[in-house]
Amino acid sequence: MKLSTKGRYAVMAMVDLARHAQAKPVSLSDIATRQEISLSYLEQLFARLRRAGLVKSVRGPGGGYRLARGSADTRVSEIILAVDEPISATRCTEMGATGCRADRSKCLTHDLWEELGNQIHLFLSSVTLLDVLERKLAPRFIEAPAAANTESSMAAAS
Amino acid sequence: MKLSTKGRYAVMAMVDLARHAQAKPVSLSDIATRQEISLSYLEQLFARLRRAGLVKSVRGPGGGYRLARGSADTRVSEIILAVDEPISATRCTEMGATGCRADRSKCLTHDLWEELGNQIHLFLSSVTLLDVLERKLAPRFIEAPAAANTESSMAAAS
DNA sequence: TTAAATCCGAGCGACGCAGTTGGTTTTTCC
DNA sequence: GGAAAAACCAACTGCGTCGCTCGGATTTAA
Repeated sequence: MKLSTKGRYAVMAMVDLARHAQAKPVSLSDIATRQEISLSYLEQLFARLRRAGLVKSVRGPGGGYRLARGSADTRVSEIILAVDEPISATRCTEMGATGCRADRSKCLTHDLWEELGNQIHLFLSSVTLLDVLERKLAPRFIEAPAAANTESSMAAAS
Repeated sequence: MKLSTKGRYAVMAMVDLARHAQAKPVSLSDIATRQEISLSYLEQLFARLRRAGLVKSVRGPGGGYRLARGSADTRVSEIILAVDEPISATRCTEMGATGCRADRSKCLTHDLWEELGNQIHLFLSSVTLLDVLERKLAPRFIEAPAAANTESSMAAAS
């Protein structure tokens, strides 16, 4: 899960689209002026969003874009995954884990990045466009009472 | 909280340092060969880590680096914050929030990114170098029973 | 037929990343 | 004292991505 401003732009645009969704589709030039994003850049983002099945397009004058599903069924994680490059997997991260697990000393941090990716995905896929619109950013994750992690507790872990 | 491979390299090196910590300091060339990272690149990373007070250096032959604090007192979040550029705050994100809150329609996603940053920081600051070494990646975050977030629940939120 | 819109591809300037080069300083050991 | 091992330091480079522009083409409502 890559986190760049590119994904942010896409989410901003999609939230704008969800907000102004009515009978008529929403044109990119409207979104561009409202969100202050370059129109051509938006076109590129929406090309990816369309290919990912998140939006549907209506061509011709009066046309524009519509959410393919409802705003309550479109998750932020999907948007970011759609527009971001799948990251180059520079060393061992994210790939099949095999070929990295072999030499454990070299890749002690593998589990860490994997778990971090899980956390991010978990959070972003728990938020829908509707949630953002209605500002329901659920504090859905609760910190367990384990305050000091200097030692002790939770020793065995598979 | 930026997430690049740069931060990953730094954490890999720091974990390696913590793992091989003994009476003598650990030289960067040792870490470089073990982790397959360019020596000069490591030097640049450790220059930042030293400035951030995470490691201490010993010059001269037989010298190298030591953790400034213990491995149980060095958090992954600190390492990443030390080496990564503070990101250019391209539009509204991360800066003082003022000047963005003004026009709410433009920055509906502000809260989202802020909360995401919180989640990431919370996770990474809950993991110490010792945790990584001992593979205690505490599942410290528990998903609340809120399964379907299509609607309902948790309406009022300030 | 005009014009509004989506579509498409090529290219561009800037910036950070990962690494290289070529040093200098400090310090240990012979 | 000299050699060598290490940390230090600065500049530069190749590369990829980002955000964006330009110049179109296709579709379609009015």
